[in-house]
Amino acid sequence: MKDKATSFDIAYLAGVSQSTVSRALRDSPQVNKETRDKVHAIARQLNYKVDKNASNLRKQRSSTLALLLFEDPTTDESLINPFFLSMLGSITRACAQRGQDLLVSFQQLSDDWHADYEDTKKADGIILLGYGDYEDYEEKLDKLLAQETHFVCWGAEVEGHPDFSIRSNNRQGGRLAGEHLLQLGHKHFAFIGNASAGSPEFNQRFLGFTDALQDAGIHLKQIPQYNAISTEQAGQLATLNLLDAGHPVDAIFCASDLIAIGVMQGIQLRGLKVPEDIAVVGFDDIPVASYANPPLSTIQQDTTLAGEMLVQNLLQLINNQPIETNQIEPKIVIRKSCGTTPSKG
Amino acid sequence: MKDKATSFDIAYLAGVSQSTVSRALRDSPQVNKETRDKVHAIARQLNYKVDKNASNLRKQRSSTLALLLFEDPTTDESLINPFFLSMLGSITRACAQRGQDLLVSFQQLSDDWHADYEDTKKADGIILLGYGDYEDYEEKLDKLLAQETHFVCWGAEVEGHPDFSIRSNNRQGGRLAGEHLLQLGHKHFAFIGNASAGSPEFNQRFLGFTDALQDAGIHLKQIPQYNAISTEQAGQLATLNLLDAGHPVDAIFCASDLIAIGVMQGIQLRGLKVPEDIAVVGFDDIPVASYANPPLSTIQQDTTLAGEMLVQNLLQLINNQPIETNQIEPKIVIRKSCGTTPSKG
DNA sequence: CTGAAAGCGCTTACAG
DNA sequence: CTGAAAGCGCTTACAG
Repeated sequence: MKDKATSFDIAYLAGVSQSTVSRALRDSPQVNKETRDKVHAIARQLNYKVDKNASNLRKQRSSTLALLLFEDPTTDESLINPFFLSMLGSITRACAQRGQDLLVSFQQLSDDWHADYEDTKKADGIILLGYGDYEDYEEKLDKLLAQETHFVCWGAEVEGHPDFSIRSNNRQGGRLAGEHLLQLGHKHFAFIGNASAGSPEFNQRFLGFTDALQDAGIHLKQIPQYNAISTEQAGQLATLNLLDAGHPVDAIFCASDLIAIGVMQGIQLRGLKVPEDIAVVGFDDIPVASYANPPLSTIQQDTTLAGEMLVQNLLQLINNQPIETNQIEPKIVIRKSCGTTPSKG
Repeated sequence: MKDKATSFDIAYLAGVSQSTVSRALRDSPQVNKETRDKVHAIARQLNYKVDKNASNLRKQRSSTLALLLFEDPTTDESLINPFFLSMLGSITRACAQRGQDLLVSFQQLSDDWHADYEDTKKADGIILLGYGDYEDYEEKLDKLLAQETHFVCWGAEVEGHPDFSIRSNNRQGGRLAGEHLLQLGHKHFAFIGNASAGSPEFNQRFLGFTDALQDAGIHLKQIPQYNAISTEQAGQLATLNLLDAGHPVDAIFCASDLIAIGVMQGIQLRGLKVPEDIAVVGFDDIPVASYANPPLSTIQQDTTLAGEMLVQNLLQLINNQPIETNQIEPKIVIRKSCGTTPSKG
C-alpha cells in the first residue's frame, strides 16, 4: 500500500485543524457547511478513509458484531447446518444496513471462545447460532452472562433472560404439523428427533405435535418418539428402529429437515413409499427440502426475519434499549411428502 | 461490561513495567520466564485480553481478512450461490487456524466497496467470491490493483497477475465431462451455460468439453451451446429452447449444478427422461446435487482445498511471500443423471 | 464555528 | 532482562 493519508494531511491541505477535519468527516452540524464540503472534497481526492482501529480505540466501540456458529461435535466436520447457513445471508444484510461489520467464526462448543470477542473489543456483541446439547451450551451462556457480554442466541432460552434469545414458536410449529397430518386422515403417528431438556427446540416441536394429536383424542402413549440429532444418518437409523420395532405408523413428524430426509431414506430402505405408505413432515425448510425425493413438506422458519431480529435485538441490547419481540411464527409448506393436498379450507 | 483491566493494571500487580507486561503476554523470549509466568497468571486472573484496536493501531496490522461475496444482480436476493456458501466453511476454518479473524460481507458488483476494507484498516486483505459478469468485475479489480490492495479471488483471472486468482482447472473439468459422456456411448451433445468473455470459467468448461468431443472426431458445429447464467431458471429456459429447436441431443453438459438442475426440469417438462433419453452432467457438486432427481453426476471442485488455498495465498501476498500454487484439479462424481456406470477401467 | 490538548491501550525502538 | 518514552490516528471534552 502507498502511504495512507491521515486526518492531519487533510487538515493541512484544507487549512483547518485536525479536530475540525474529524468533525467535518462525521458531518457534525457544528461545523460550517463550506468547511465541511472542502474537507470532504479533499478527503475524496486523497482517497482518505478513517482508520477504524484508531477510531474504535478512541470511541471504545467497534461497530462490529461477531457471529459464532457452533458445529455439532457429533457430526463430521464437513457440512454446516444448512438452516444456519441460510440465516447467515440475512444476518450479513441486516448488519450492513445498520452500519455494522460482521465477524464470522465457527466454534466447537468445547472451545474457549466466550471472551474472545467482546473482551478484546473486536466486537460489541455476539450472535450465537448452533444446535448442540443445550445443557453443555448453558454453561457457556452463564459465563457470557457473568462477564456481562452482550449476546443474543437462536433457539435456546437463556434462563431468566428471555430477551437474549430469538426463536420460532416451535410448539405452534409442531401443532401445525400435527393438525395437517390429522386433516389428511392419517391415524398412526410417530415423532423422530431428540425430545429432552438437551434439545429444547426439538422438545417444543414434539410437544406441539402431541398437543394437536391429543386434541384429536389420540393418547400420548400411542405416539412413539425416537431420538435423533439433526442429521440424515440419525434420522435414517431412528426410522429403521421404529419400523423394525413393528409400530404401525402412517405419518412421521421430524424435528428437522435433515432428519426428515434421513427418515424418508429409511422408509424407502424398508421397501415402503413416501407418502403412500408413510407421510413425512420436516421442520426448517432448508434449501434441499424442495429437492428431496419426494419434495418435503415442512414447517418453515422465516430465516430472513430471524436474521433481522437477531441483529436488531442485539443492537438494542448493546444500546440499552428495550427489545420488542423475540418470536417468529412458523408456517407450513406443503409439498409431496405428506400426501394429497387437503381440500381447501 | 465491567471495567476492563489494561496492561497497566497487570503491571501494577506484577510489580513490573507495562512494557514488560506487553512483552510477556506475547511470550517474548527476551523476558524472564518467571516474570512471564507471573504476568500470565495475573492476566488470567483478571480475565485480561489484549485490546485489539489498540494493538492493531500500534502494529498497523489487523490480523483480519475480509470475505466479500458478490450476489449476481440478475438473481433475486433470496439465495446465495450454494457453491460459495460451501466454501465459506473452509475459509473460516483456514482463517481460524492461522489466527486471522474473518469479516464477511455481501456486496453488489455495483457497490463502492473496493476501499472499504483495507483502507480503513479493518482488514489486511480481501477474498473475493462471486460469479457475475467478468467484464464488470474487471473494472473493480483494476481499482483494487491501483490501490495496491491485497486481494485474491476465486475463478476469474486478474490480467497480468496470475497469483491473484485461485481456480479450478475448468478446462480439464470440461474434458472430464466430455470423456465420460463419450465413454457411455452418447452421440449428440450440447452445452448449456454462458460461454463468452463475460464468464471465463464457464467458457473454459465449454472449451474442455469440446476438446474431448473434438478428439473423438465430433465437429464443433455439431455441439449446440445455449447461454444460461448460473440459475435453475436459466438452465430450464435454455433447455426448452434447445429441445424445441429440434436439435438431436442425448447428453447435456452444464456449466454449473444449478443450471443442471434446471436442465433436468426442462427435459422432464418436455416428457423426456434423465438419463434414459438425455444424460446430464453438472459442475460444482453443491450439496443439493446428490438430492436432485435423479441424483446429479457432476464435476466436483474441492471447496475445502479451495478455501484453504484462498486464505493461504492471500496471507502470502500480504507477507510478500511467493505463491506456490493456485489451481485445483477437479474430479468427476458419477451419480445417476448420466446413465449407466461405465465398466471399470 | 474552530482549535489545542488529552487520551484511548497498546507495541516497539532506544537505552541501560 | 527491564523500563521510560514515543507514537499509532483518531474523537471529544474544554475553551474561546
